[in-house]
Amino acid sequence: MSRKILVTSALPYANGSIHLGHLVEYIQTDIWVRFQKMQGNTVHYVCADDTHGTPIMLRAEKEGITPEALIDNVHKEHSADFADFLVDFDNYYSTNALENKELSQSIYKKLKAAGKISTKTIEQFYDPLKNMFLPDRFIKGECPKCHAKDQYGDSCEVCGATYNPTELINAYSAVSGATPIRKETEHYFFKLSECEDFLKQWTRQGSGTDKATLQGEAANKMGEWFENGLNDWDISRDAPYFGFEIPDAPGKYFYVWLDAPIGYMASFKKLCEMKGLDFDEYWKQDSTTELYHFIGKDILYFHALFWPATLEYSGHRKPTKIFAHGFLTVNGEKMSKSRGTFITARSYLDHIKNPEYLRYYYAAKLNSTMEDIDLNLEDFVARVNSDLVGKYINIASRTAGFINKLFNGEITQIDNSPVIDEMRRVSSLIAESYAEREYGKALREIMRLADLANANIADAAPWLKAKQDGTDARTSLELDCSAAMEMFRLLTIYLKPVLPNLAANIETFLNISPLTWASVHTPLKNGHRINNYAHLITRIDPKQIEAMTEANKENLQATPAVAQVTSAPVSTLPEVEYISIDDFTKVDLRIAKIVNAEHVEGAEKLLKLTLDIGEVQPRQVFAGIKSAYDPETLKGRLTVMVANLAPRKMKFGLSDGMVLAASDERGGPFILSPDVGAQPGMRVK
RNA sequence: GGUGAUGUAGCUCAGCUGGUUAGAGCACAGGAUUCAUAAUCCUGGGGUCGAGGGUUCAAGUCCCUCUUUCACCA
Repeated sequence: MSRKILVTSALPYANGSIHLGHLVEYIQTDIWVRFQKMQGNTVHYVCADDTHGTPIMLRAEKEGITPEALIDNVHKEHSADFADFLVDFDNYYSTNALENKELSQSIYKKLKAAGKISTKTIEQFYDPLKNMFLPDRFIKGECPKCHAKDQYGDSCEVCGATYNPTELINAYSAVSGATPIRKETEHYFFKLSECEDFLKQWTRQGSGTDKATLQGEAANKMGEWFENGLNDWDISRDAPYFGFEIPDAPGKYFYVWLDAPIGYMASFKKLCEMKGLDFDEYWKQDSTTELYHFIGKDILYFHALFWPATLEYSGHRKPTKIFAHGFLTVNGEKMSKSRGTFITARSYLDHIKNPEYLRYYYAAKLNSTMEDIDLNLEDFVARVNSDLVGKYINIASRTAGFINKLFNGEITQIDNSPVIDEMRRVSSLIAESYAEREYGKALREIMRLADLANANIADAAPWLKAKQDGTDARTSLELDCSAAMEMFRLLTIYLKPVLPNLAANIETFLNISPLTWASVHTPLKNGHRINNYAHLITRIDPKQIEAMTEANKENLQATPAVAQVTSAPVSTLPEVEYISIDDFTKVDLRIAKIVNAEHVEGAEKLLKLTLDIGEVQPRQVFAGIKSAYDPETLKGRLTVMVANLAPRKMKFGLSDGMVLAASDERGGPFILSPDVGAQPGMRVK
């Protein structure tokens, strides 16, 4: 029976770009959703921008636009980022939507009717110039412990001390610079203290079984909070505030964290309108559908306490489970702007292009715990290149040619391959790992299978059979390669949740309809015709990583560095003799692929290069770069050559062109590299 | 400071309720192979499992102390 499942990822705040840290969660969720859909379950995956609060309001003001315009821009940016990372929401909405306003207000009214709302007069910091109350983050001053200047109101970034804003020395408003004053105001509270019994029960529900609402570690964390006792939750903020006004409370707005999770419902409500689904079936008290929230461990508090309590006392169903994950570190450390490891989604796409590499790497690292995961950039390159290109894609790459060339692209169905049997046998094991969010475990198993496939091919040695005569060898070759295709197909099923685009390309190559999990049992049949094999993915060049981190390095000395450059006197350059554009175009510069590089016997400085610039015959060029380059490292690289230099006969042979390289007394020679995307034969102009 | 998690080969990680000489991938070394984008296959070196103490016939696995890193403290 098909399950009905509603899945959410946490709502990203509409105050900044999506970065690689955010993507851990969206990729984790998307893989799970795609997996569940492949299982034949009915799954709805919704999310939205979290758009309310003081930071949004102030930023919009700073940019001279309305908050609505700001969140609209950000929504477009976020949507594009997610789409490009193949995060396939069924609806990506905004918390600043009519549905959310109505739901927030109606839930509030129900909480009030249930007696869970109270009011209390509290004292808060107030900016007398801006005429607004200030969140702690917007109060700065001197740290009371170490006396570092300009620290935030909650903690010191220098010594790590935590304190109250009242303890700051010479506090000032980060908004206007004014000295904040203390001012009384009435706030609305959700009486969380009265929800303790319910929450204790809910957070421990099914504890230790596969029905547990929370992971074990998360439940422990809850226990800690219960020990401290639950305080009532302040859910109101005073105008001016960008958000929803509280019914019958003029000038009072819902705190952003009240309407944010309700945004899950609102996004789904919109989806229901679009698709004709039954909203209440998913949210009513006794719903039999499943509801899962993927979140970061930092917002467990909101999702495991406030949110279920809010749902409970407003007459809704509670989440089936909360899935919390850890944070991302890059190269073992917190993401850092100065190290260039604070990488935005867009920057990754600009440099690495292929989102599926990151999806694969994250999947390889993800498990069901709240442990942090590390993006080690060297490991990332090694792992993706080796696992995806070297192992997995290689299976098709090394065998498809035979089928196309020798057998007209036709497959023979394989019924008696131990390797294929093994691959089918572990299907449920892999499925279980995906379902439990043990993606690392799933991928380890899948790569084990890929190893089996390659060993199997090595054992069969089809390239030997291709050279033999006779029908026996031919038949055997056909079976070997068909088996390899079936193995490749099975691996593609298993990897599809992680690599949806690649899987779609492979479906086209194999000429089959979209794979589901059930496709495990429908092998390629006799006479099935596959298409010609074309390269499916390329390796990552470590240089792309380098370029990416360089581009993300926030140069802390940016201003002086720029000043130095601009102040460098141009007159120190030698008197130039200008050439016309026509003179320049006489030089035919081409992107060249170094297909071969080797030492030249008897030559002290030269390497012999074979360069592909898209011509029928590759060029032979001698280059004086032996002192700086090992020929092995040059092979496969792209560089730039002068293609129309008159051929010159040298002692060691004809040199048909010239490779460009830079050098002076500071070092060299350094050959040139084009940016990613350049192809052999492209003209440089 | 308190609490929760974490520390296993150069790198990234597996090691279930304690049970044979601690595993994998990558990297490295040697060999094989040339179908494949130098990819693949075989073999090998490499770890006092953060440190110390304890329980046990037996501990990476349980307990205590210390320590590393991360997070949370509303």
